Amino acid sequence: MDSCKKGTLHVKNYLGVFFIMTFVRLGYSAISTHLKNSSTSKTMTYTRFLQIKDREAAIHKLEEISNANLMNLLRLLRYNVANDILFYRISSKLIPLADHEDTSDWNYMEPLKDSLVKLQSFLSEHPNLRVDFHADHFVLINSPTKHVLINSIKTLRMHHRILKGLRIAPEHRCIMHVGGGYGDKEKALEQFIQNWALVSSDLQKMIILENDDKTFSLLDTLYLCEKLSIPMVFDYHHHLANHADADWLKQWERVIDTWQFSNLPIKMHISSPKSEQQFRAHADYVDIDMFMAFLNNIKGSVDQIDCMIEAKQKDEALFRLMKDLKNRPEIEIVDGGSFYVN
DNA sequence: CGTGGTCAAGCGGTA
DNA sequence: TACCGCTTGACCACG
Repeated sequence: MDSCKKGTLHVKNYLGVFFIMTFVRLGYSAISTHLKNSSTSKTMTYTRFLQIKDREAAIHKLEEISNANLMNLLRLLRYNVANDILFYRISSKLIPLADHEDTSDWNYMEPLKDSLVKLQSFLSEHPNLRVDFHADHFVLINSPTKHVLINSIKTLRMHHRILKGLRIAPEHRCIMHVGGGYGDKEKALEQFIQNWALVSSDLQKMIILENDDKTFSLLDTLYLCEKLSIPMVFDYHHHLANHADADWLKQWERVIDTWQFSNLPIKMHISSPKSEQQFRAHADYVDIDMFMAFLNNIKGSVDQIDCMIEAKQKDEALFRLMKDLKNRPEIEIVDGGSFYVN
């Protein structure tokens, strides 16, 4: 799918003066608070799996759940398009037990073919839709433990298979964190570089990295991204929670540069702290002042940026943010999910 | 029907 | 070394 090419510069003629504006799209992840019974993460735990005596029946149940998840994914994508939301993070729990050692003989993609064809068809009709994944926090490239690394690669392979199954070019579609600190951050960063060489190049190309809220800061993550040519996703909330130097703007050009070889627009994460006491936890909604402070700093630096909202109230947080943005003089609303910053 | 406990993963902190 | 908390959404047993 040839989607999300970087647009041309959005230049506006205003009283004979040219201003470069930044086009912003908002997105949300996995769940809609409005669309009822639309879970894409229905699951079966391994304990439940073992309780079903007939193994064939248990596998069949897994396939039913996976297909139901994919059909709800289609419903959600339709809902998103109807609401002008063209940026969406797909759940990593679409296929329960896909990577479990006890189901390694199960070809989980085969029974999903019909569902995948329906999704392919919808996605091909909407080439501007940007969808991606966020690997779970136990997917750890820099683990010093062999089986953790092997399981992580296995899980990344599943993400890659799903993207291929959806006929989406897998490049830069899967975000993840650097990993654990293991008591020595510098060593853990070098371990990432060591282990990176063990990851096949098609999986490498799928991955983008995000600064985290406890261990690997903007500077740490940039170090890896520049060294290994990985696009970096800046998480503003994580940066506030974890930094050696608070001044992120100094590094902004470097962040932009990590995307220079990508076909996708630069993206970032936006969320607000739940409270001063629970600073790292995500609030229900995004604080408009915090977001505007960010936008006013970066406007004009890129022609387009996609902002993933990580708020508890999901799509409702997106709608509320769009409503708040309407009152800001520097914002020019385009539709239900995108706007220009002047 | 609502709710607290359980599941799954691995890190991080404490004793 | 051993345990508990953290995180996430789903699901189950209980009342």
